[in-house]
Amino acid sequence: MSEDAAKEFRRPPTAQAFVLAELRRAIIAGDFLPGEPLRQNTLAERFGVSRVPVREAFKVLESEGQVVYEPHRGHKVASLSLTDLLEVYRLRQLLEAEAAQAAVRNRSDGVLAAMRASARDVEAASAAGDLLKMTEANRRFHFELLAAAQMPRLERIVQVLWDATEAYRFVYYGAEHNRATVEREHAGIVQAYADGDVGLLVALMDEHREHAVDALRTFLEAPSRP
Amino acid sequence: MSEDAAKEFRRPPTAQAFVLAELRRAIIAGDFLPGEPLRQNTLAERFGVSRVPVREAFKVLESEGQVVYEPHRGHKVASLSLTDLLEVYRLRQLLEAEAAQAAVRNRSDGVLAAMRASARDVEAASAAGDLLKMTEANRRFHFELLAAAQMPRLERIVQVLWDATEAYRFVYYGAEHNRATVEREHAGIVQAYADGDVGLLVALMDEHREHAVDALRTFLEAPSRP
DNA sequence: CATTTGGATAATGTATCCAATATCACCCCG
DNA sequence: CGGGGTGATATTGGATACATTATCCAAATG
Repeated sequence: MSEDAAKEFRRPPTAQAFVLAELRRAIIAGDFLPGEPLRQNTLAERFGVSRVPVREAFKVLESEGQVVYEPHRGHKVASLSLTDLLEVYRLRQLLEAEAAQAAVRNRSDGVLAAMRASARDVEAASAAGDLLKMTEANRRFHFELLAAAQMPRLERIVQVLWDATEAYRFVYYGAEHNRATVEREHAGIVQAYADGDVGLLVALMDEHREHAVDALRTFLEAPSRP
Repeated sequence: MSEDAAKEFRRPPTAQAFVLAELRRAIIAGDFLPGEPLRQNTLAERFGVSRVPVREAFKVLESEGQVVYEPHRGHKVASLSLTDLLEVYRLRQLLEAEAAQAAVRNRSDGVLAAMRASARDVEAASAAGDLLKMTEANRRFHFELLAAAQMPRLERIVQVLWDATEAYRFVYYGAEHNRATVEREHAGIVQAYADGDVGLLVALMDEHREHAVDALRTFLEAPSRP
């Protein structure tokens, strides 16, 4: 018998986990407009569950800042102002610099290989014009490094910050020359990590982030945006 | 039908907010041992509510890292290892340095007065031997400065990190000479803020934190502790 | 004797029902 | 014509009932 197939017994995920994952995906994909109220009944029907798991998923998203909540008035999707975006990226700068140092301290070939593989996935998805896959691979790329830092709280915080702006990554990747920039910068980051050059690594990551912020700044400063 | 818990039942707008606040207080006060399972039924009875608001409060605490969760196995109180404690304080160091700089940039007399008032409250509670009030006033003191930074996400992150170690603050304050150290250091921090000396302010805050870590390190390194 | 298997028990997960609150259209009154 | 109450309705909050899953122990099996 093929034992590893049987060993990987996969239990059906709970409904709340399913709803949570779907809500995350929907928010990231922009299915809801910022500020749009999230009705428990509507979403429960849409997912084929009762309102209870929906409410519990709301609580998680609320404490992550993805949705805002007022008692007896319900939840609505949070909207990011330019100020919010700048704060998120500033915090990421601080935390990812720390993570980069720790990651270089416990540098491993496994992490390096995983980063290279994810970087290739980004390029492939970019070439194929699949922005969703590109954001996924891009996330994997960056969190390989963050996980290598072995600082679980830091990793979790950056995850939440990351998710808060995931919707804007589609915008950034929409332009071909932005995608080219991303791919080029990833290569530099991989090389700096391989060389164990912490100073360069942090500098390149800062630059990488700064390019995204600059592009999004003009987008968010455009009129008729919340 | 909980005794005094039921008395204040309707003070917060919703039961879940009440349960959440009570659970926070109980965890901080050490009513539960680390790793102890939190039974929904037990707590629902204790607070005089049904299991629904209890579960929603669990979801919030879970995403803050105060409790850990496994599907169909329930929630239990998270326990901090020494490594965890060091990570929390390292992250606070990074984030609070950033907050101090921003707070000095928008320095205001109102914040200064509030910090002085909270510092006095700390001293009064310390003199009275009321450790609970002392931790409350201490928290106010530090978050006056953090709020002045006008970075809501940073403030929220530090709040979560702060809460994760609140239980140990009782331990630290247990020794009289630690309390004296805290009061002295608060005075220095206030002065540095009043002078607008960012470098000194950050240095003093680092030192303040480091003293707590040193004291707790020996406590956590003692055998027979998780 | 170690292992496992079956079921009893207790806990969690979900659905449904009821209560409390906000929203809003409408009417009354100034 | 405008402002403020007032009830109908929709939505959220909470309680209860039911379903699913884990845990534990005892008996059967080798």
